[in-house]
Amino acid sequence: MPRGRTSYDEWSVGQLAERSGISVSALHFYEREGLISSSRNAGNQRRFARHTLRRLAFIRASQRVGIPLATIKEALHELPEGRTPREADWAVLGRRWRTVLEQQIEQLQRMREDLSTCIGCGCLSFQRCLLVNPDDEMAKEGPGARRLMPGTPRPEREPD
Amino acid sequence: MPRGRTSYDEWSVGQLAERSGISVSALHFYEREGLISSSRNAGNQRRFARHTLRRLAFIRASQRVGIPLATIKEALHELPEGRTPREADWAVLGRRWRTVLEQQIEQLQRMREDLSTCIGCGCLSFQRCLLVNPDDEMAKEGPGARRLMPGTPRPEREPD
DNA sequence: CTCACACCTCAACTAAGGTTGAGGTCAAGC
DNA sequence: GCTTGACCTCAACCTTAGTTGAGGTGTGAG
Repeated sequence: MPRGRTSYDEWSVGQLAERSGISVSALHFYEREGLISSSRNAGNQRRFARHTLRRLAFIRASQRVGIPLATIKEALHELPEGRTPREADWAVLGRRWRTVLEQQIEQLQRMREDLSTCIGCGCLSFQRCLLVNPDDEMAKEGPGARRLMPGTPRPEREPD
Repeated sequence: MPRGRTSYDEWSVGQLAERSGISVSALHFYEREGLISSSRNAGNQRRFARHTLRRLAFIRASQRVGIPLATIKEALHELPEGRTPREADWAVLGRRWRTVLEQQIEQLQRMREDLSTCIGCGCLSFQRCLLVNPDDEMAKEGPGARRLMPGTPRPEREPD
């Protein structure tokens, strides 16, 4: 039983949930987070424009690529404000995700190599293992490993 | 200034943090979670066996592969209890992670393909997009896609 | 008119992987 | 003998991506 007050171009949150397969609570959440928007009818109920479905498709697809919502939001805010986005607008974002995906693939492939010469052989060396010690600060200050992780500036004396 | 009470084989949590680059709070956390263990000295301070460093190397390397701590913990519990693990013991686990990595790479490569024919071209179609609609329930009961996500039961019409 | 169901808001809870802070102990150095 | 620094515990907080529940409103059908 459609609640009847919705037209071809205005969907209730329940209808949008039904059509997108995304839960009502997630749609509320996406609106709160600024990924989608809605107007309200006389009874304060949300009414979504039909093109919202396309945004949701983009959100879901992006999440599957591993993009965090905050980044998806930024990308969506690059879409034109005044008009409904065209295929070309979406394609720009799609190419960006493709680049991200390719970098991820390359990183995993490098890790697969590292794994072969690291845990794979059982050595698990702090000096040599690229997985454990990506920076490879090996042998800089006498014997013993220094750091496991990249980007940590100093031994972080933990002022505990 | 090493606090002096530690021997070659027994490290304080601070020394372990220093050598591994893992924060003291994370080491506490790993111990609480059962990934590493320690004994205590007379003053109730933790003393870690030297081989703990190797477990930490394994933990860090596994995390970089994307394995959750709970799974890493299970793997660590498969190591022999009585003796210090040998290279061969670690290698067994390493081969398992390699399989995981390869599956991840394959999945990302599939997604890259899907992206090319989906957002990449700008269509973002709920009917055709494998990223948006991985199950592809397309054309089962008349025109239109059914669901965005897997596992949700009812079909729906798709006027976009 | 009443029922039921869709909708509303707001707060609290979930999971993972920790971090931060309060309050207290222990041992070394001056 | 006091201070300092490393250590201890426990509880609360952080982020991400939402879910769950309480309590209240709206609306179409019978």
